[in-house]
Parts: sequence; structure tokens; C-alpha cells
Amino acid sequence: MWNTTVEEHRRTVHTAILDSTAALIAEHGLAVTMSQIAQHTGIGRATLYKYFKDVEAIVLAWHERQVSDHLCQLNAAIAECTDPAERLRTALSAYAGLSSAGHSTPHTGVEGTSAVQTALALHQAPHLHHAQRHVHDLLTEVITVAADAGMARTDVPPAELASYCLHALTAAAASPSPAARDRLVDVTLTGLLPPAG
Amino acid sequence: MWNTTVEEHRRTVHTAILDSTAALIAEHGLAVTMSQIAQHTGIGRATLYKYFKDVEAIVLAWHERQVSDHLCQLNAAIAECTDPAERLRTALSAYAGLSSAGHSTPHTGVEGTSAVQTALALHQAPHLHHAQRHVHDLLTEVITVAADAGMARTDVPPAELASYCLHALTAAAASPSPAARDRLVDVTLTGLLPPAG
DNA sequence: GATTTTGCGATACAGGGTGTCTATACGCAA
DNA sequence: TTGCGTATAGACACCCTGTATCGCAAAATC
Repeated sequence: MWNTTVEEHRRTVHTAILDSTAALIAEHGLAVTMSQIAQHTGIGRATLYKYFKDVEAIVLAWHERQVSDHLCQLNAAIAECTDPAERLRTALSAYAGLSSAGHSTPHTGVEGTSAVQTALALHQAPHLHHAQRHVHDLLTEVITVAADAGMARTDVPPAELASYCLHALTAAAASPSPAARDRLVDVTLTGLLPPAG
Repeated sequence: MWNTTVEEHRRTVHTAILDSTAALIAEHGLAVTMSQIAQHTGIGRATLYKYFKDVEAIVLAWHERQVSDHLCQLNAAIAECTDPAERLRTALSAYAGLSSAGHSTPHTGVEGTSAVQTALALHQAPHLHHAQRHVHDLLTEVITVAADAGMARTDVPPAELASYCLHALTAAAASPSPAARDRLVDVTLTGLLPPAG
């Protein structure tokens, strides 16, 4: 496992731990032990404690990495869009796809993140995790731009609208059908429209 | 603790276990042990195993009871309404209030159920729990009636709309402000309207 | 190339949670 | 009152945890 330098080795082990944890969670659920993670990663159990304090820290780090990836994909998806309305729809559609991504590819060990996210939220309810907050901020910005262009309602704070979207789109995890996902995005998008009359 | 008959005693202990578990979860999060539950309930740890197989079974039973109560409150709330549109708004508003109920009254030990619900969903993803499905069915029926009356869109299956509502309204847990909750209900309700044009 | 530094694996230990077995005490029916 | 079913608590072995320690290998430095 020793590649070149020390720091790179630590980075390799770090990601290997996160990958192993993801695979174990996908197989056995949230009831993962430090022993299982160490054994699956191929390192000593005591060594694992040099990298992470406990299981929760590992799961949290893994979730953080997942959401960071989602954030990058979201940024990439809306980068090409110039029209505020299209940017908004693209963002929602991309997030809906990410929400249901885990269920379609269980082999990769990428479970749905929403369950873990809310499970962890019990302990750290007050402040959302960094990456998750970044996603919220990104969507808030997109909605604000759309609202300035008259494409979204202004009687509700954009931050609340973003929270509404993020929660509503998690329903995409229940139905992996792409058509259903499109319908969900459409319905969610309708909720953002200014009240008629 | 022995009241009258045996069966009633078992029922008393059963509810006492669920109450203790709720209190412990509200205080320590999901990391609850059988030992803690037994000690807090005032019974032997081995006795606890006669009532429930493991912690997950207890949490699941508690969640089932919570959702059942929610279902009753929903039914009571919409019972007085005759107009389909008002029935729909009342149902959504009531559910939004229930979603954020736990955070305002931590003393009662009634934590927010959404986090536990999705955390448990990791293990039993395919089939929702009985009571939760009942809530979904109830909302589906309300939406169907509203759609028949022309108050809701018909291009999306009512079941999907119900799922959309249930997920979107869980955003109410983030902001305990009643005004924000009303805005959320309004936005969610807008998503149910038929597409303009 | 030798020395120092650092990371790593293995082992051992105490503390606590888990699951099960068994003996005791009590309600209940005959 | 006697026997049966049942609830209950104590006890046992097992596993996980968190930490401390030791020896080894490899990197970093001189």
C-alpha cells in the first residue's frame, strides 16, 4: 500500500477507510464496528484509531465526501446554463438524480446519503455539515437569481425555498424511475412559481 | 408496577419501555443501549429481552406508535372539513405541525420522528412501516379527491404527489417558526396546482 | 550510507454492552 | 391448597471499545 511519500500514503489509507466503510454500510446498515472497518480495509484496528476517533467520525467524513462530490456535480451541471430558469431546473433535476443515485448502484457501495444525513442530524442538529450547507447555499443563490428574473416567488425567503426543494427532492429516492423523477422535479418547480393572481 | 391482571401489566410495561426509549433518544440521540433502556424503565435487562428482540425493534415500535398518533391527529384535523381544497390545506398544515412538534417540546421526550424514520429506512427500505404507509394512503386519498374537484393536477399520480408533500413538509422541522411553516405549506400546496396554461 | 524520525501492526488490558441460561417469585386456574 | 404458566433478576461467556505498549519497517535527514 506504500506508494511514494508519507502524506500520499496517509491520503490513500484515508480514502480506503472511507470506501470500506461505505461498502460495509451498504451491506450491514449503520451498525458498523471499528473492527469490521479495520479488517475490511486491511489495517490494524489500533491504526484505525490513528485516523479517526470513532465510527461516527468515519461515517461523517464519508458523508461529507459524498456531499462534496454532489456539490461538484451540481456546479458542473449548472455551469453551462445561462438562463436563470433553465439553471434552476437543471439544478433541481441534477439533485433529484443524486438523491436516488445510491439505490440504482448498490454494487459501488454508495448508499443513499439522505438516511445517513438525517440520522447524523439527530446529534448535530443545530448546524448542518459544511458540504450540505454549501449545497443549500448554492441552491439559495440559484433561486435568488431566478427570483430576481421574475421566475420564482419573492414572498418567501430564498433560503426557505431552497430547504423546501432539498427536502421535496429526497422523495426521488423512493422511486428510481426517471419519468417519476422528472415529474417530481416538475411538481417541485411549480411550488417555486409566484402565486397566481 | 403490578396493577391488576397479567395482560394489563404487560401492556403497562410495554408502554413504559417505549416512553423510556423516547426520553433516552431525546437526550442521547440514537445511540441507546438495552442497558440504559432497562435501567431507565426500572426493569431488569434480561426482562427487556422478553419484550423486544433488540434496540432497533424498540425504536421501531416507538416510531410506529408516534406515527399512529400522527395519523389519528390528521384524521381528526380533516374530519371537520368538507371542501376538498380546505381539506387538503388542513392536512398539509397539520402534518407540517407534526413534523416540527418534537423540537418545540423536548421535555416530553418526543423527538422529531423524521430522522429516526429515515435512519430505520436504511434497513427496511423496500416496505415502509405500516403506520407511515397509512399516512401516505390518507394523503393520497385527500389529494385524489382534490384532483377530482379540479383543485390539484392530474398529470402526476396522486401517490407521487403525496410522497412529494410528505418529504417537502419535513423541511418544517428545520424552522420551528409558525410563519415559516405556513409559508412552507403554501409553497408545497402550490406545487400541487395544475400547470398553468 | 548511517541515524533519526515516523508510521504501522500486534498484543494486552480494563470497561461496558450483548445475548442466553437458570433459578426464584408471583399470578392464575383447578 | 396445589400445580402450572409466566414474569423477573442474577450470572455467565462473548464481542466491541479505547488505550497503552513494544518491535519492525520505511521514510526523511544529514
